[in-house]
Amino acid sequence: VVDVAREAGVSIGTVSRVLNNSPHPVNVATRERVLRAMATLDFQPNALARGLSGGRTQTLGVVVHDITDDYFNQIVRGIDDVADPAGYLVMVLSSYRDADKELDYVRRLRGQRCDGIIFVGGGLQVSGHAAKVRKQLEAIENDGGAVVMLAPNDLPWPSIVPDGETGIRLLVDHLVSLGHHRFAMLTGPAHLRTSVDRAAAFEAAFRDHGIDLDPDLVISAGFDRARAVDVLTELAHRDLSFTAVVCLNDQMAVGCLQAAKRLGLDVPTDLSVSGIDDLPVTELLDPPLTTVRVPMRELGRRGMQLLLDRLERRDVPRSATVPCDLIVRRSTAPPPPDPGTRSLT
Amino acid sequence: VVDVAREAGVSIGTVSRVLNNSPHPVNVATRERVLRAMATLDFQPNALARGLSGGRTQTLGVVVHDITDDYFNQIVRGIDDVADPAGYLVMVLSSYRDADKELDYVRRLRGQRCDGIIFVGGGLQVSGHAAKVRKQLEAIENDGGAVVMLAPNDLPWPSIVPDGETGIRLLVDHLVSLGHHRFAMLTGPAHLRTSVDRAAAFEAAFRDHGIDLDPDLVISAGFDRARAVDVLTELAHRDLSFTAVVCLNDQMAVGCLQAAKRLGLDVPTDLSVSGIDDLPVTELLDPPLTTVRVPMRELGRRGMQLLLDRLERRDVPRSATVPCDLIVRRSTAPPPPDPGTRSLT
DNA sequence: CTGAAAGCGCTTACAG
DNA sequence: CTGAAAGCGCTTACAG
Repeated sequence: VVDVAREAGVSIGTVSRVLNNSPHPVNVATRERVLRAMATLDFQPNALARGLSGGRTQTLGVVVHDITDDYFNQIVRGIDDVADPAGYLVMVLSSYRDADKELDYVRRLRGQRCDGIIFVGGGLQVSGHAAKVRKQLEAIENDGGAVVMLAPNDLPWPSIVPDGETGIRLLVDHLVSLGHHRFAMLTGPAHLRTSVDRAAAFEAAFRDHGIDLDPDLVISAGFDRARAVDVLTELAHRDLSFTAVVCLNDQMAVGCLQAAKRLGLDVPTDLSVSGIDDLPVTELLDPPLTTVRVPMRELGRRGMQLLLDRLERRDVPRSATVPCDLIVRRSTAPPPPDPGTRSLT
Repeated sequence: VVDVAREAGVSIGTVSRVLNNSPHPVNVATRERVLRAMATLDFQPNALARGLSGGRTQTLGVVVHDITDDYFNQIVRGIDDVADPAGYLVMVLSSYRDADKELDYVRRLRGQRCDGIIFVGGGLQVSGHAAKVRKQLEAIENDGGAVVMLAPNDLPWPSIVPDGETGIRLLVDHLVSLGHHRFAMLTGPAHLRTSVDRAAAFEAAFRDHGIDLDPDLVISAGFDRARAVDVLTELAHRDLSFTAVVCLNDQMAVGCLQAAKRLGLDVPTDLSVSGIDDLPVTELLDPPLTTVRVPMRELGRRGMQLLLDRLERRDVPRSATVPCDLIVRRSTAPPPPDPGTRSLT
């Protein structure tokens, strides 16, 4: 600012006032001169200094599990959709589901004096972790930062989460009405809240149809495609009594499609496969995947809007959900008339 | 620091010295006391203040085209692989190929006083744009920031770029040796350097085999999957003389696979399809895609390493490349014996 | 409407 | 080895 002040022949206070469009009155001619000086010097204010002297940093922190995962980068895209016009720069941090790393990131975000934090990760059910993260986030709020959550977890901040339950119920209705009654289920990491919640929703929905899952047919594949290939292959060789496999995310469903192909099982004729999320890739597959659609980008947009509301101290609901629809594609069909005759290659 | 200083009963200067592991000597007992005080207070230094008072910000800016594009998020992952252990926080900005937006981001990154910038985007051949970006980046370097490039463009900074040419030559050899001699080519946006370079490499490789591309069979689909579906469909109805379509990126190749399926053309029996990049999705497709592999994550790692070298004022080469291999999967095969008999559904 | 001055939370010569 | 003090580039009461 000092250069600009000299160039325009005014004090640095005045420069700062026009820079910030401050409510403090500035003579229009003076303002003009300052603006011109800023343009000639291609002046770019030091964001650190601005942030330090009481102002906002116009900076946001977003904590996710994995930026290469379409689930998360679609959410980030949605956040971007509204953060960018609002003038915020976004810092995305991937914990890769490591609790220590996640905690460390939140701590550093505190040091960065971000105006706000969008917590999309979390749900890591590691003993003591939630409490530690909570302490850091509270410290951030005490320093004037706002925090919101975009995933189910045990933290007491305003949140928007996908309403997976309704979609899962629709999916189960769909499968049962096709005639399936013996299911396998592929779950995610045991310590992940998302996996636990989705599994519970499936179990409740099945129970409503008088179906109990056989514990032997409920197996974790860690939300991972490659592991799902192995898990389904191994399971099919051991016990092929099930006619549909429900996966708690799309990645694993993709793995099941691959495994079925290798096993010589036709999807959906011999086996129905379903996922959750509706990643962009699912409609490119053969067959396209029946899944529960989580509107990721929309979730991101709404989350950022919520953060904006909090930053501007508007009242916000403690929690809200975005609806998840059932998307029926071609990976589900009635079970084969005589499942016992299916054989593997 | 003032709280820590009080708690430990020392001056703030001393606190700062142990915080920074400064070369300035500190009595080991005093250091111990300070460390303990920091722990009890859960002290997190203000990064803005540190950055402002001459220190580094431990912050990096990465400019990409689109974070939801696997090409870019794999690169970001690679950057993360080495930036994180080195203690840098990464700010990823997506221009969505908008030159003004890209320029604005670079300008704001300047304001943030990032220690370094990794420019993965760019290559936007918009009149005057390169010069403006260059001016901003020069300003950043003048303020002590380091800049590196991870994509071909007209900017004079140390760079690492994929050596697409070699891979493309291998691909053309492969196709020609299968017996193809009439090709269609799907290109990207005309103003994108990446597209222009790849097209030139193909043309050179074809020429070496005495093949000239028919300009009517060279069409832009903007690097976009959905547009590739339309473009190939339209083209096939107009002129089905070609037996192989080479796409300048994988996204468009995926679109071609979809279009071929709808047109009733079997890939690879009726038509060979190839891409470039080797996105994670390509091996999940039906058929899996023959493509030129750009080692994206490796590119990110090497780029970040290069930046680290520059930050520590080591000598670095002005430019380097990462090799790109040909990955032959099942979307390419000899042309049909009598291409004229192929018909569309 | 304009300017001079204090202060944000650190780092780093400079004295001792 | 330790501390007091200047300074980083801004913002914002406070005077005028």
